[in-house]
Amino acid sequence: MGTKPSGPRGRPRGFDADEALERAMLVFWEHGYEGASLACLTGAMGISTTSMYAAFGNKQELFRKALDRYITGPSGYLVRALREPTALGVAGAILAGTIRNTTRPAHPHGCLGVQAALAAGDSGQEARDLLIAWRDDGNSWIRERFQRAVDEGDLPPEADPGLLARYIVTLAHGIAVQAASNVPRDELQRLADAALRGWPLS
Amino acid sequence: MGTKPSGPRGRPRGFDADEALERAMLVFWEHGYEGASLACLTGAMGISTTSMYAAFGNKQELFRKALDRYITGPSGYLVRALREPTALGVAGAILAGTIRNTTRPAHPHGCLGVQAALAAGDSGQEARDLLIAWRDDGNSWIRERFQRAVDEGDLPPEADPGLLARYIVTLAHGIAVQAASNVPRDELQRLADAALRGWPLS
DNA sequence: CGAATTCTGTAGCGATTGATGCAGAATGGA
DNA sequence: TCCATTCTGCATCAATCGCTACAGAATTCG
Repeated sequence: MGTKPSGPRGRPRGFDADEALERAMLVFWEHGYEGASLACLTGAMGISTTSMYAAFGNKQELFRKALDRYITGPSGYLVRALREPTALGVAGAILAGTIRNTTRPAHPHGCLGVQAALAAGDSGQEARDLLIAWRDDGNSWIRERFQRAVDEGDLPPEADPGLLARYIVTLAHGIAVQAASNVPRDELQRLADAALRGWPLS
Repeated sequence: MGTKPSGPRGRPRGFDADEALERAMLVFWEHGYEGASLACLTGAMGISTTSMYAAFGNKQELFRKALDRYITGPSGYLVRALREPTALGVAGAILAGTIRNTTRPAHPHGCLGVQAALAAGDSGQEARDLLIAWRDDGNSWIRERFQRAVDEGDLPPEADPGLLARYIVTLAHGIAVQAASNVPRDELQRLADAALRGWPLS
């Protein structure tokens, strides 16, 4: 008595929602939440405003979904980096991933999570708070990973996981700003290597 | 035969241009270039749009002048820090100044130079380029100061002034992002202290 | 005084903002 | 076939955007 696999009723979509969301993400990445107008977004997505509202709700929800896509896509290196076996490996992978992600030739420079809504007007406050929460999550995950490293003896017992996490996050966000200023990738990688030379901050 | 000290002709201004510019700077600082609407700006400045245009030109020129005021005012710690006697003193003063400036209780959190136009739409590209140029200037000044330190023997001859400058600038910009995320001042200061513990990056 | 000059307030400009109403087109189910 | 459902394109909405025209108010100069 299985339910019949009835297909979706009504007229089917004339576009690929996944690809449209990818394009929207890139626009938000490059121009920020408020800097990305509906006309700019729908133009890049290749659909009309009506289709966008039908498929994604409104601009804020579109941004939310674009951010989700960014987190699991271009920024997916973060959770992967947390699975590195050592704290130093985690730190190095985070910085290397940040540099790769923020200086991709075919992508906007910088990090969507940093530059899409650092400061905003009234309409962008929700997006700004969303990004603040995500950045805070990132710091917490790294801190907890470093705490585990202390518990496991990978980091010395006197190491401060919160301090080390804040150090890595600060470097990553700083790197994102440098990348948005068009600082070349190799210079950033040299910086990251040097910044981890004294790990774990004596 | 001195020229007569003729006062300004015409109706005098009904407001203090300096204080109005200060208010505008704070609005740009908090909301960014595009996020600061004319209504928001003139409201905070306490003048009408007509008076703003008569006194400052247009929104872009107002931003330029507000940025000048920011550079010599709240961000004046930078050039002062460059006059510290040692490279380590310079680095510490820059980070401490950044932390103080980006976490002032009565001011917007973060750094205007970082968050006012990291990403922008069409109308904000000029402001974005202006800030990129200023951030690049800051890096150059610090690099030259560290080069001098190498020449004077304050830094070891094998030290890389460009790398050290990029390290400090990256930390400062990262700190600005943390401050915009409401990370408390004392945590940032502990981070700065730790980040300079291995100076000059072994 | 009158003339010239400069600033202020109101009112409004054209353009763009995010968001919708509506009719028609395209599908599945009965 | 006919209906219900869903998507699309066109036109448009009210609000806000940055900006300005215009007339009057306030000053200096002659």
